[in-house]
Amino acid sequence: MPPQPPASGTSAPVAHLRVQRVRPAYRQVADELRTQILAGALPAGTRLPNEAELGRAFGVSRSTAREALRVLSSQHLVETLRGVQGGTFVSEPDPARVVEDVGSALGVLVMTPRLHVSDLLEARLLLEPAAARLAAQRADAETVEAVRAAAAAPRDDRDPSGFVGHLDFHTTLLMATGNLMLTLMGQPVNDVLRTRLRRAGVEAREWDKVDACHREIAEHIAEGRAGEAEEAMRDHIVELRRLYERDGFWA
Amino acid sequence: MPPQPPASGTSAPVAHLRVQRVRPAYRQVADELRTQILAGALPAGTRLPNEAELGRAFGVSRSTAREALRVLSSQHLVETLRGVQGGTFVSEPDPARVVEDVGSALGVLVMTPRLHVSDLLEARLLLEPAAARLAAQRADAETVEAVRAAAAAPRDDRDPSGFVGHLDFHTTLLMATGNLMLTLMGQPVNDVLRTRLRRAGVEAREWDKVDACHREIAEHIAEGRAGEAEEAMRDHIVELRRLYERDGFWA
DNA sequence: GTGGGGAAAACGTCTGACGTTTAGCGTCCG
DNA sequence: CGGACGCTAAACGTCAGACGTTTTCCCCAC
Repeated sequence: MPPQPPASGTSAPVAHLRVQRVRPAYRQVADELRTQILAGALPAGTRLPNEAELGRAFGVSRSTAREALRVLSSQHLVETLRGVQGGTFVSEPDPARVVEDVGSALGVLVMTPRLHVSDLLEARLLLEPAAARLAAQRADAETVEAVRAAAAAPRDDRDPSGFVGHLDFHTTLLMATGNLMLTLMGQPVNDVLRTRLRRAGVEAREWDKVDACHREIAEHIAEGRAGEAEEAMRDHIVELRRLYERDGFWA
Repeated sequence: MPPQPPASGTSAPVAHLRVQRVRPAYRQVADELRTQILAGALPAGTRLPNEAELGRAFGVSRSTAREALRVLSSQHLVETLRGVQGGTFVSEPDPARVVEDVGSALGVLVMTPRLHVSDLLEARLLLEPAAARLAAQRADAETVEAVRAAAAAPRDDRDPSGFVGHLDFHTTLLMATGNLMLTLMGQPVNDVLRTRLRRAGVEAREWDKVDACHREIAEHIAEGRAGEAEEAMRDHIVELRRLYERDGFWA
């Protein structure tokens, strides 16, 4: 909310209701298109009319139509290509994009007093052990191999997620549950935590310990030992929390 | 991704990498401003220069600056007001906005084969019992009263979340944990589920049962019986899952 | 057959103008 | 003296038209 006007003279009755008298045209157009996309009337891949035609269709100018498209495109509902055969297309839903957006939003919230890093750590403590259990119960051979690979992958000190195809262990584990929702909830948290921990003074010896934990958990999962996997992951997260609390909190 | 051009003649090598040669100016401006906002250089409430000046500052026209602002505003990073004393202001981070956005994104994903309603139900089964436990451990008198009120609130058949101040029981419970992150993860799931269940044929007798569960859980929380609260919530969610599986899945 | 050079379609950007909203202030009348 | 009315100015909202840029496709020359 924008800054309240400095409480000028007259007592504002209850709450400064700042209603928007009329929604701007670009907003109306964007809302209408969004509704149609969400309702499935415009399936992914559909090519919208070009900007000039779109404007005519809604009775607005091309500039206004363009602003509406910018809104939708920044919400990843459409994307725009240039050149002949270019145009605006309805996007395929993309979980990775959602993870990114949520992570970004969390990054903003975590700077406020409303959301504390300890809240993220608590959520993680709730999520990841359960994920480890599910992964142990469900992972097929290929998934097990991916988890093992992630646990064994060499750690790059400077740039996390450096090599192509090298995913973070925790990310891999969330995906190994086969439940995309768990990834969607857990991954943004991990991303924020990793960002905050970056270049906190953590010694190599401690990273070795972390890697050992990862390998142990991976083995539990490979052998289908759900209970042990869950317990080991809980210990691991608790240990990590200690690290974060020491170095990362107000970094 | 836009529809692949229909595999014309030549075999595309590995993956149709559609790189963006140059990022449009409006995108560069938006990215630059976003960076500054996220870095804290432009605290919430800051008033940006007017559109014309902003354009001059970046060496672009006012239209381009406007498109950049539309991008940021649709991401809830800024908001614009009209009139004298109007302008573009850096937004206060708003958890409710985040919940909305995530819910909307989930609504899209849940239409794909990647994310199934059963995944949401599983995530909920993981989250809410734990939330009930935490609430029982932590809730102060005021919070307990809110939870009781939410459990006792009359159910409006037609419009859920009808009365002002009447929040859904599950929402209230998530907030009662005192951990905003749990609300951020759980609430969008609940929103999507509620949307899908709407006007599925659920009988009044079943709703009565649901309400009874809610009251029981509320009492456990009021009395600080963490284990019982968790267990009761688990049973409740399992029961609800049966409801969803019967009526809501492909509604 | 093959390579290169238009041509065309669509987005990207600019310019300038005018409409619309809203807070604030001055004026006028009671 | 005070309050209501109405004007003004700042900023966003919208429009119209023009031109540049990117990219694909196709035709033509070699």
